[in-house]
Amino acid sequence: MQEHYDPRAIETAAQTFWADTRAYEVTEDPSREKFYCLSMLPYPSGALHMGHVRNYTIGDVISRYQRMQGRNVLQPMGWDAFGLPAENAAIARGIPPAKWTRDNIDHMREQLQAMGFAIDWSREFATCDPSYYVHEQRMFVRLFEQGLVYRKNSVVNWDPVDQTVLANEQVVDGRGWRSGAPVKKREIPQWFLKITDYAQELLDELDRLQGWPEAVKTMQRNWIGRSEGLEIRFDVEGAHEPLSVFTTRPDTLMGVTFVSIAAEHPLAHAAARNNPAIAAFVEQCRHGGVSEAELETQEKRGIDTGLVAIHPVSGEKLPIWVANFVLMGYGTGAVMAVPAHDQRDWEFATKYRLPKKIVIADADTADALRALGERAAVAFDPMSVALGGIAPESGSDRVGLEDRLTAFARRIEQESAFTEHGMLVNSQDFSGLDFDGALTALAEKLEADGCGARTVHWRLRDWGVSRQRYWGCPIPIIHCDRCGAVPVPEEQLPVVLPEDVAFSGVQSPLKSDPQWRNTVCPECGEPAERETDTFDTFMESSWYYARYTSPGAETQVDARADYWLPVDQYIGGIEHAILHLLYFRFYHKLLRDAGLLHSREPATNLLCQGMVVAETFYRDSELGTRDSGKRDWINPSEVNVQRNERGHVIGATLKADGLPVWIGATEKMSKSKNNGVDPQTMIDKYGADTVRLFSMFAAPPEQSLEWNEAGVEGMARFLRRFWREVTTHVSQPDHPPVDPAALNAAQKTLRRQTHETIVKVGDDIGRRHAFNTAIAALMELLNHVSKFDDVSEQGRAVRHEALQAMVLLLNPFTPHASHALWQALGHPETLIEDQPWPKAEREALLRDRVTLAVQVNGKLRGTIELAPDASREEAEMQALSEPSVARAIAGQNVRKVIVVPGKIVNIVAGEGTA
RNA sequence: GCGAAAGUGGCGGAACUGGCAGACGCGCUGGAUUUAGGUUCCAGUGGGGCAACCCAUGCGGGUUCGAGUCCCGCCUUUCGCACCA
Repeated sequence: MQEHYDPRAIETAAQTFWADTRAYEVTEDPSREKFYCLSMLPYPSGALHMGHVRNYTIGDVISRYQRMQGRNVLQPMGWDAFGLPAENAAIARGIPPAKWTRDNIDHMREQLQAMGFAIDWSREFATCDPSYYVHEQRMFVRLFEQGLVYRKNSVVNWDPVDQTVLANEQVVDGRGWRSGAPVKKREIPQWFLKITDYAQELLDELDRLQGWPEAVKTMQRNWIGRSEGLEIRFDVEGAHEPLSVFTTRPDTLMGVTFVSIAAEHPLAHAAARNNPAIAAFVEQCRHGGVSEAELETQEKRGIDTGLVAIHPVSGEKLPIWVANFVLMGYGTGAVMAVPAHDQRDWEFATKYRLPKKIVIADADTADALRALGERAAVAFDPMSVALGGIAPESGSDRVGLEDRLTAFARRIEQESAFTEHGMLVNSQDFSGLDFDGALTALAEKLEADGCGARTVHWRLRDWGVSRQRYWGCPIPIIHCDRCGAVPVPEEQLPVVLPEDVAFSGVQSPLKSDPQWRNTVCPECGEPAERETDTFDTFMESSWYYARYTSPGAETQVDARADYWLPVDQYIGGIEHAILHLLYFRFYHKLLRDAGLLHSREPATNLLCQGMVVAETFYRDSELGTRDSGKRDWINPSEVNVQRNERGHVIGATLKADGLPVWIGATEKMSKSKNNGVDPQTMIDKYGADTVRLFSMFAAPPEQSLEWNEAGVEGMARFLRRFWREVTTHVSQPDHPPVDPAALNAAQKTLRRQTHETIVKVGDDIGRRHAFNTAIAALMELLNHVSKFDDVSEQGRAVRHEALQAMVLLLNPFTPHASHALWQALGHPETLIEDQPWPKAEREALLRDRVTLAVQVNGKLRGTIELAPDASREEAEMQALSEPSVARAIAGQNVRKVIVVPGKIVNIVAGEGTA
């Protein structure tokens, strides 16, 4: 074998072997347990980035580990090929999006292969293949026929200069990213999928997803946002239609002092018609983008419409305000405002000097009212602290009680709303009730009066799938003047996206291509037009996992899907915690309800990996004409970092000129900060195994990973040492098998360390996904092996056992090196995943002595060594006789001794006795 | 604004169920080997005192024999917010 570790040669050899033997192509085999390991498919942006490397290495480690457990492992790969960047690239370089995308795919496939991932490439596809998206179009047509698809107006970002719809990403500080023009909201008709029909199931099944991170499930629960409450109708003076609001706090109903509506609400439009000020305000609300973050962070503003709503219980007249923070897309587009008990209403009311009416008392106020007697709680009006006519039951502390009431009222008037549940006050017949009592009583009254009902409300909105873009899957609809929107008949699918187009970026080539657009209505045969919008790319990424199981199937998936699904391990970025993962779960249920699948959920275990970050370096732009704070970002590879004699970083210089550069924050790798590290450069320099090893070692998978080239060197060093250790070992004469009875103490120790490592690495990979500590354990074992210089027969036997275990345990991380070293250890060239995972022997794990820490009053004072089966009394006695312990307790009484077997002895000493 | 996470040596991180804080790696210091080396090997490395010991896991409280870990309150950073993928 090679004496020196030469990654290039061994990686090429291993990859050739895998390709020649089609090592990772799999088929369904009901006699074997399957394992479907899936990483989120990449967007083909041009080249692999470190986020991909990390994601796919995690998947590959798990796949290879599971295969070594004897499972039938499927690890597929494909391309999320539609999307906005292809259009941007097309504009910038004049290449059609399809060509740009396919060239990128070819390049990135090679890069993935160079990383040595155990992928079944026979199942590969790109989502821009008509043979893929035809099934998506068929599904859409089916859903249309089932009534799960509908069309309605919704708001988009409109660039008035470029005359185009902008994605939220393309709106920067309220302006179009290319034109720089202020963005406006615009309503256009769009297609929606009724995901809300599945809201309850999507919520309920989260409880069953034991293998998903709690954080993701919590975020999904909050996103779905089930809330129970009342829908309450307020009559509007002079209007035919009542104004509907939803509230989860019906107990505060008697504290409503006005009603807020969204600027897009029909009543707002009505009010704007005869009032220029309102019209101007509504028009102003159209400025800016549509993202929720933008809407929620803008300054709260409003205007009185002059319209009047009638309180359904008290009959009071309430002003109706247009408020820019009420969202038309959420609920009814109107909310009842209770400034005393809702913080946002409180702020709005304070700003516009609208009244606050206290109707909920905190515990202290409720106590004070009870002390003042039954009637006080009912009649108490905290705003005026009107206690006139109420005689206190015990007169002496009346003033004190009144002070407490006043303090509560003042707090709400001046500081903030009281938003907790409490006792109802100042609420007519409902005073004195608690939240639940008020909910029941009000629901009954409003239902009886026909102006309200209990209802369940969802935060989740239906999925808008229309995009006004070219590079996407065409929505299979034909618009006919007579028949309306008609789905494209099954036999005419797919509606193929023309790929050979000139793309300017201003208008979709679909709109400007009459030949493609014009067709005939499938129902009446008259001339009609195709829908020119395309699908949201989440449509493609919501079901790709199922297609991998059924390559070439005539239908969307076939019977093979039930063998492989659900996915056993899904891996991807935490940024997908809500949207993608919710659509993914939803689509699975659509496939199930179409009878194509028979499982409830698409994936049983989910791992969300953190992002890859790196240091940033910069210089201030000299001669900058505008902002003096402008920075030129410098790639980490062009910089030398200086340290002092203690290893502290004291500065950095540019390699090119030796002059200083500034050190910025450690941030996510990005083009804008120029801190990206190219995986290809790393592979060329160190080899794929080293890159894989570092990306698994530097941080646990869920955390962010800081790319640091010195750390990569460390991994290369480890592999070189390991290589050398095996090389040296195999150059020695043959040895007999390990004879446990014949081992000396040092041999026993190394053997124990080997078997402890087997236990730890298996647990770390299989159960904990703590790849970093698995690798650390293997490094420790290598340190033990290199210190073990026993060349006797049993010494060589024990070393062989250690090295052989290491080759197998390292295989998921460094499959190329393990492939070569397995042969070096005397095995023929085989697929190492067909070797069984090493098993720890119980007897090899036994210890002669165990170490216990001894504390006095919780502070470490020494350690003691004991037989593993020593009694509590022995441990206590030995601890007390330890000199450092005796010193620490001198002059004090031992009051208590706590012994935790195998771990610790804590002596509680002090004055007094036990 | 709302929702979800994370804060431990000079750095990345370890400590899994409340039980010896800092495994492993990087960096740094000293030494050895080598014609040379951005090679390899050996030793040391949280801070203070340089001894006994004291201090230390974002900040402030609390529970406990014992807290990085549990509870309460703050601060900072990151992710998501429905047209980026």
